[in-house]
Amino acid sequence: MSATKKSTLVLVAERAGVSIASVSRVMNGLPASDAIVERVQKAADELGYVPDATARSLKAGKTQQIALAVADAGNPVYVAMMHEISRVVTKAGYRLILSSTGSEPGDQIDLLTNLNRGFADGLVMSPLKVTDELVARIQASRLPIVVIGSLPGDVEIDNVRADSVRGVGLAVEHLVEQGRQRIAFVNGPVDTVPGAARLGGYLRALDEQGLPHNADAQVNARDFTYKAGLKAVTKLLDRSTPDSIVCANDLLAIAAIKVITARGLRVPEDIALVGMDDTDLAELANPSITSVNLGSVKRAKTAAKLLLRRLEDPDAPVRREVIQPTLTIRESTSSPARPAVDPAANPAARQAAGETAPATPEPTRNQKREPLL
Amino acid sequence: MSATKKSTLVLVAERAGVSIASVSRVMNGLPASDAIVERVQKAADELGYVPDATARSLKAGKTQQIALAVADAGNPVYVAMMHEISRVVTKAGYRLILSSTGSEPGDQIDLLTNLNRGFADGLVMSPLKVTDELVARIQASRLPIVVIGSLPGDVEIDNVRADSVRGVGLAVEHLVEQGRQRIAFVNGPVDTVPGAARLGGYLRALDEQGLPHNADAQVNARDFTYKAGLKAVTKLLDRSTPDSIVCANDLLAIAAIKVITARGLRVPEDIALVGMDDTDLAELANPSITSVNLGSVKRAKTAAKLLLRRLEDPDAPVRREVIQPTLTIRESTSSPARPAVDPAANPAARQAAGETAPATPEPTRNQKREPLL
DNA sequence: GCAGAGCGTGTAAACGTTTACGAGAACGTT
DNA sequence: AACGTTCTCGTAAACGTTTACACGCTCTGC
Repeated sequence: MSATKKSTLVLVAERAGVSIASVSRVMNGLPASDAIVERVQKAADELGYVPDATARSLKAGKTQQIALAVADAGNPVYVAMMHEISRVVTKAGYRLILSSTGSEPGDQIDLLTNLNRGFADGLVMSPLKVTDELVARIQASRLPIVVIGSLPGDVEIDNVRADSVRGVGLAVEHLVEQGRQRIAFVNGPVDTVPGAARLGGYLRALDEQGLPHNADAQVNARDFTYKAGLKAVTKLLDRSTPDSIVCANDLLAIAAIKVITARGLRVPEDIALVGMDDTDLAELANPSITSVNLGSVKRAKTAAKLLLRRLEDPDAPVRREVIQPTLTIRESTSSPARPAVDPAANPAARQAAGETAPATPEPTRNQKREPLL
Repeated sequence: MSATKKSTLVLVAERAGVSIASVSRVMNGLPASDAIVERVQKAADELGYVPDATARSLKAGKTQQIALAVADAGNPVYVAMMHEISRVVTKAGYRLILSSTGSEPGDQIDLLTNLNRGFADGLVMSPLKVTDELVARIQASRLPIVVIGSLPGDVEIDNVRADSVRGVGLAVEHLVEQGRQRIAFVNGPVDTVPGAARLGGYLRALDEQGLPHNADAQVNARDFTYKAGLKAVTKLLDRSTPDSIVCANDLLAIAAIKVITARGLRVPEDIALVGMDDTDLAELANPSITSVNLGSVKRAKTAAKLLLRRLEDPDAPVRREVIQPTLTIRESTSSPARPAVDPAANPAARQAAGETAPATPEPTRNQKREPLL
């Protein structure tokens, strides 16, 4: 630890024989005579001077930092979103602060008061549960906040969400096209935003396909994890015999594969499987999992850009974006004969966007309409 | 965006009719008369005052922020480490800044100069490749840095590493105990720190077990990813017929499962499989993967604690820790009859620590000895 | 030769805290 | 009643920048 003493503007100014203002100007590329520039450069180099970020922040009133709050940090979909946000904000010259909060709204509210300390210029958050108080606190925040995920009603908060209802619709339609009729649903907790939305989508899709609701074919895992998925799928198969399952995320789908194969059944021959989120896991699983791509990366990118936009224009109109889902078809719903695995080209994995017949009365293309749930 | 104007010490002081020093004292719980405390509390509450983090940082010379630099952000093992570090430093009152750098030493060096701007109080980094210049820059840094991963020779840098050599040894020993003789090795790039160490461990383990080296049984993936793994394993199986494979991480092992089953072979009956890192993926895979636990979470935790320790005592002696590996045995090396999957208790997954007969001449318990590679 | 413009540079204030210091009040001791 | 001690509180300086302002110089144009 050869701690070379920290050098400041003053030290550089003394060594160069100029004022601190001149040093500052040179460091920031503001106009200065060649003679001064040269002397300051030299002195700064010799001292290894780099301007202090904290002092700069205090003066400027900007930290060049953005905070990211995710509730369920174990879920790969949030990891992917985090990376994307990191990419976008880094490119714009911001640092990313990771604030993994608990899943309860209280934790997020704590974070919001903390935010007022001004350690970041803005916040991207993806709350699992949304309460009125949380919404109120977000609106009352002095700093710009972008929310990933659905918000109730018409609150004026920059926000970008997935169309989960349509997403589950894509999954069910696809299964029906494959000739499946007894379509079960493994959900996470329904008191979460995604849980509620996905349940709504499932019921609506059944209606649209003219399929009956069957309480035995629905089960809610305690949370969106693999472990909870094992329990839930076991329970499901103990009480019903579906020919296919839609899982509310890829972790649950992987758990389903595990339970199904352990019972000597085959995927997709005996039970076809669709996951959601289209994370890396869906590709890695064996068999690979057909998954609803809810545009997580795109949502993350959009959210980051919305925040950057608001940072440079605080008075911009509130934007509320909806990202349309697509379906990535893989082995878990493909024809019985599994294709040989060739790393160069996996013919089973392709993007099937809104190609399937639209089942909703109104087209889902209008990104500006109100949240469906 | 109901931007309540930002309130400062001065405003609170005016409203309370006291000096700013008194406000500061009350906010920090320093001794003050009851009357003053009450008036300040009231004024602060009414104004919704929270002290500004930036100003505080400038005055204190501490940001209460710690930076984390990981090269390979896609690898689940780094995600797990990140979460652990986040946990530890958050509990200690620090915020975590995520700096995903590229894998090249140049990127990390950029980060180091940036660090000198003082946006964080310290850094935890896990470089994939280590050059002399990088080491020099780390040593010259004004801020404390803890390195996760092996460093050359005896450089005086706080550091915590895994004993990869022993780790691969555990894997090979286990396979031999299961009666496997033709043990192949799927590695990542050997010009990386972990790649080099794991190759060394493999060769050494073969020697210790009296098994022949066989160039056809070794293959290096282009990087430590699933995709590269598919290619590498395909190549391996095209030119040799191992009865077991050690994979340098879990992603490569999952790729191996895919390729093996696609060829109509079974895991573990035809080819047994051992992964490394013991990430969630090993548990999720089907069959689940026996994996060498290189103590990633413990390494992360130790690194974070080392940094916190140095932050409070800059003159503490340099510490260089080695975390001992363990082996988590799962289905991919278990007896042919796969156990039924019961979420409540998975009998195949258990921790097998150093229980296997030690094969190294010297016991591996001494954590202070020089790096093996 | 001088007013005005234009440029380069320095002085000093400001960002919002923390804290050393000193002034005064309150209290106890002789 | 005088003195020392302790306690409370306010004044002001400091952290390392950026930048408004003013000053002095050179240059142009009459």
